[in-house]
Amino acid sequence: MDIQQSVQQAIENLYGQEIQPSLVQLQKTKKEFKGHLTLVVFPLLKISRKNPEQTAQEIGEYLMKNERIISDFNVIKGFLNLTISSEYWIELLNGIHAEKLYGTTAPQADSPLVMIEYSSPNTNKPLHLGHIRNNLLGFSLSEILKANGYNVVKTNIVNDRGIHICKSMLAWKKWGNGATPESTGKKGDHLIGDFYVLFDKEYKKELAEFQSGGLTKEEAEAQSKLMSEAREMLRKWEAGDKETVELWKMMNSWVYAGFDETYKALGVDFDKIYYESETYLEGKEKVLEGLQKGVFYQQEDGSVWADLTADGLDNKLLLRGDGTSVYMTQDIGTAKLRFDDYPINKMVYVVGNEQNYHFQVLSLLLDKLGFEFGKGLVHFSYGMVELPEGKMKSREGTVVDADDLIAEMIETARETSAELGKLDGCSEEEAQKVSEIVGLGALKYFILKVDPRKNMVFNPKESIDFNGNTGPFIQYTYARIQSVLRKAAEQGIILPGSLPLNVAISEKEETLVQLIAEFETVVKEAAETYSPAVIANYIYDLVKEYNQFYHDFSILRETNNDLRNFRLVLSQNIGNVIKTGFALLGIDVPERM
RNA sequence: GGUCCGGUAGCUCAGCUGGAUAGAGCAACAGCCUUCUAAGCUGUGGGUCGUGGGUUCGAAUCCCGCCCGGAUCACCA
Repeated sequence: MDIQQSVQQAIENLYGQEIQPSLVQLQKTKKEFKGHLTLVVFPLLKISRKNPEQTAQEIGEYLMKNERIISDFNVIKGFLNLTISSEYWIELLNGIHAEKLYGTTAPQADSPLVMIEYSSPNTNKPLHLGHIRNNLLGFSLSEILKANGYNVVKTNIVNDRGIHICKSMLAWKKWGNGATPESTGKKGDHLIGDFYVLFDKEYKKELAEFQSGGLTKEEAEAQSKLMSEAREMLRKWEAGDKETVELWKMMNSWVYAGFDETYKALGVDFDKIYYESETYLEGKEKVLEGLQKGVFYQQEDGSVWADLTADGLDNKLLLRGDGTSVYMTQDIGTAKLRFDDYPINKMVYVVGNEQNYHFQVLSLLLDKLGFEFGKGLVHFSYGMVELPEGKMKSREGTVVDADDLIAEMIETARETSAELGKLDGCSEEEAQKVSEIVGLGALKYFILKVDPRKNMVFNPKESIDFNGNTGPFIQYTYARIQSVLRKAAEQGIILPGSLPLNVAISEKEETLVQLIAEFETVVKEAAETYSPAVIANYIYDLVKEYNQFYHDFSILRETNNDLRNFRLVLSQNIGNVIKTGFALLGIDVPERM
């Protein structure tokens, strides 16, 4: 039964006229007042033609008399606090307990298809903290949309071509002595990253030599031998030179093996991976097509441009004078291939907010080229991750490496757990598993609980402090609930499928049922706002509320069987909501810790 | 300079489709382990919600100006 509708109906009956649903403003009662729901009566004053207190009083009395589910009310200023009967809450819990959907809807064959692009790494260096935020957001968003009944295709566009790759290749060729991941014991992506750094180091050395010889920085750059070798390599690659392509393939395969390890550790995956080396030519074709149709224009040097001044933007280059592609061209090509492959209804790009302009332009260009989805594409834009000591800068070596961070989180989780004696009696295997779940839970939750749009500060120290609003705190609560349920089962207690309605439950317990019921709304909101943070913060609220009561519950020592069963069912469902919610965030939950 | 985003407690963040005395955590201080897991719970102190106007019965929330911070405006990706 819908309380909102009941109250509206009651008000209409009371005053003998129809009213807009927006006038019935029901919200959760604030903690410090008695009641579950509060009706804000200010909007109704015009209809009642009385002052706020009188109006609230009158509506309250009418509801008490005519609505079975309202068991009490009180009036404070213009606020009518309604207490809903215990039977209603027990009935509600029974419904949730029987359905076990927790706000989720399974996708159907004919549900809309959403494609989500996330991660999008370069193949010349390992993943870092910024990628972690990207990956976690992208994966979580996918899970949230799935839970709302969409068909989701997770995709990754790998930037596997360009001058940056050639730098690593060149350095490997010059100074690598045939090093491989096997021979060095390094992860493939780290090995390649090291060569990229080595190139940069040697390049700078070269520049410094030129500059000390009296050249300006620009002149030195123009004369760099290393850079021109790298460019030559790119030309060879584009021309399909066999040796260069073989080297490229080999080194990329090392990087992919390294990325796969990181993705696996993070618990993210993809349904379909695209490579820019396979899409950039498609984009060129599409742009030339647009040129023929007169959507774009060409300058004397042969370069192709889009005029976006009518849309309040600038002119945008799409093909260089020599006919080669730029970033935008590749994204057009990738989009084309994707829509050839899938009947996509909506495209979501999880990309940092430094590319807001790029996606604004991409949306317009795709639209001009006749892609239906162009206008409606979503750039899921997120802010930078900074460190307490300032921005991450690769030059200053302040980049937080993803693999290092993950390893550090797991290690710290293990140390803390061991210190607290939580691992006593665990096998090595169990200890490792718990450490992984907790360490990664800490990292994921810390990042996902923040509004994606905001720049955030990642404090490694704080994130591995397992107190407060953290993943481990929530996981711990879940583990305790499982422990209670285990012990109940050991005592031979079998949970009923449905609870009797006449159990005398406390106000706190009613509040918890109310919170569980709210989860459904939260899951929808998370999908609408594209924000996992909504779910994270909700779960924390729920867990905090539950924890406060946990100490008073004495669930297993309760002598009234009906009340004990109610508390067990309540706990079990809260556990399930935590598990479901964390699954939407891509976070695992331990059975014991 | 144009455009976009942000500014809430010492720190990290919620709250933003307008509603009651602005909430958590961390840090500080004071309590609670014969108890279903103390990675917990309870309490105390801590705020010109960047700023000035406007709309409204009511503004952290909506509108306008300004200040501060970030991003972007490349024949880089």
